[in-house]
Amino acid sequence: MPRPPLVPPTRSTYRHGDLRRALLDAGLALAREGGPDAVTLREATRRVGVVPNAAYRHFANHAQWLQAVRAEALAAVARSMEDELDAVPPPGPRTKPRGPAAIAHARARVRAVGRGYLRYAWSEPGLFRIAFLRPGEMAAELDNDPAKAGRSGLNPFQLLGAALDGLAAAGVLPPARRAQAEFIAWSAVHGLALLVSDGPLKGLQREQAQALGERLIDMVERGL
Amino acid sequence: MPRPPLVPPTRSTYRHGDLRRALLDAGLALAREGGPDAVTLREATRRVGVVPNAAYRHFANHAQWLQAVRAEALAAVARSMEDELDAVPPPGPRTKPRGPAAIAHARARVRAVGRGYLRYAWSEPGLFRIAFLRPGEMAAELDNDPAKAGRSGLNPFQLLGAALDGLAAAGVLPPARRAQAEFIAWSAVHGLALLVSDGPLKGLQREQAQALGERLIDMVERGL
DNA sequence: TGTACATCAGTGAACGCGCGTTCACTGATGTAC
DNA sequence: TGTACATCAGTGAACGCGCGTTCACTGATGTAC
Repeated sequence: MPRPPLVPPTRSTYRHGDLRRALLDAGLALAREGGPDAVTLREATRRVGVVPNAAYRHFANHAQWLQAVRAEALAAVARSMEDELDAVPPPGPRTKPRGPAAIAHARARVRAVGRGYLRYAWSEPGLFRIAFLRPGEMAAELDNDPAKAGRSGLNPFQLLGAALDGLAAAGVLPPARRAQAEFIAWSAVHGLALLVSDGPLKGLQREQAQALGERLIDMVERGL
Repeated sequence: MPRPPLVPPTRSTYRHGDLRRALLDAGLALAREGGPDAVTLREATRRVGVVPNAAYRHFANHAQWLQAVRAEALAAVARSMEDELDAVPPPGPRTKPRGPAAIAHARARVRAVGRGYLRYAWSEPGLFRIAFLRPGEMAAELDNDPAKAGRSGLNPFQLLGAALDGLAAAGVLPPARRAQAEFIAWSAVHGLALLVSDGPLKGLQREQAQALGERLIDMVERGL
């Protein structure tokens, strides 16, 4: 495939300005378009209009750059989840902590978390895949790196945990079942995210996929 | 990393004998050891002790070879599921079609299917990953290619479908919920398979992973 | 049963590609006096 | 306010690597007579 005619490196200044930022953006764009394999330093520098080795002023090597790109993708997942959480109407001021309204609210938050995750996976499959790349380089998904967090300062895994805590606080999720519940819930939603975004269910209509998503979330809620 | 000292191509005959088969085996070995990225034609021919282009007598190109390797990996998944199915005690000869024993049996079969899938994903993560490779090349997971099937002639997806049919026949799964149920169940199990085999839960002890697996399958059964 | 010949599986050499990465450099920027 | 100089971001050229793939070849096998 012939390389598309690139915009020539239109840059009046010798210095770039913010090459680091530009390389991260280029990395995200590459992931969006072609998934993890497309995220190469050479193509990123090409797009930014800079010589390949210029990247080494800002990143020690390819792996470190990739890591930074992944962190941003992960933060975007978190933001998508937060968007859904924000759409959940807050509980009334006098809601009893374990009353039906509190329970409904906690449930709605868990659903929102799952929905936000799925929404991101389907609207940005390439970025989603790079966010959850194979773990040779992944090490800890669960650390506290702020680069992986959304507006709330929590990363996707922590957002799920918080939602489940809410369910436990409302008395719906008995403590014995609370333990490790994030792994169970995460698994279910993650699987569907992959099958539809990048797997055998790729062809599915958006609507059908969403319906499947709601059914799956139902199952998680009921089954947890 | 220096290439390990390969066994020199010990081959007395000029012809190889069954190069096609040997290349498939080498591909499977490469996937087992290094996952999808490690599955290269050059390394496979190197291992088999043959010149790189010899492969082109048996496969049109890299993609076609990879496809064949994937089909075999998929068949191995199916066999793992069948192994678990075989371990389910058959129902007594006079079991009523919708009686409690039939229900228990149908349930056990669904569980076995999930367990076999998880077992394979954890014992052979590299092969599992290549079996469910990204779908640019994947096209139809759900086709009837016998190369993807196990002893029963069914591929993993079809095995799951059959188990769910059994659940429906026993009257546990109402028809409205039977539709698309394979996607829901598959998602849940697939997600856990990935998270534990190759994802952030990789570090988990085998025992803990199995316990999670059982909990997840519980959830699916209850939630479907 | 023996020989001529067609078939075809594997060889040998080479190609072009894109990648990550290193080296010595040069031009722009900002700071000290 | 002006100049000398250190800093450092980007340049230019090149490296070695492993990959898939092509080409013309040669040696072994099996079939027709």
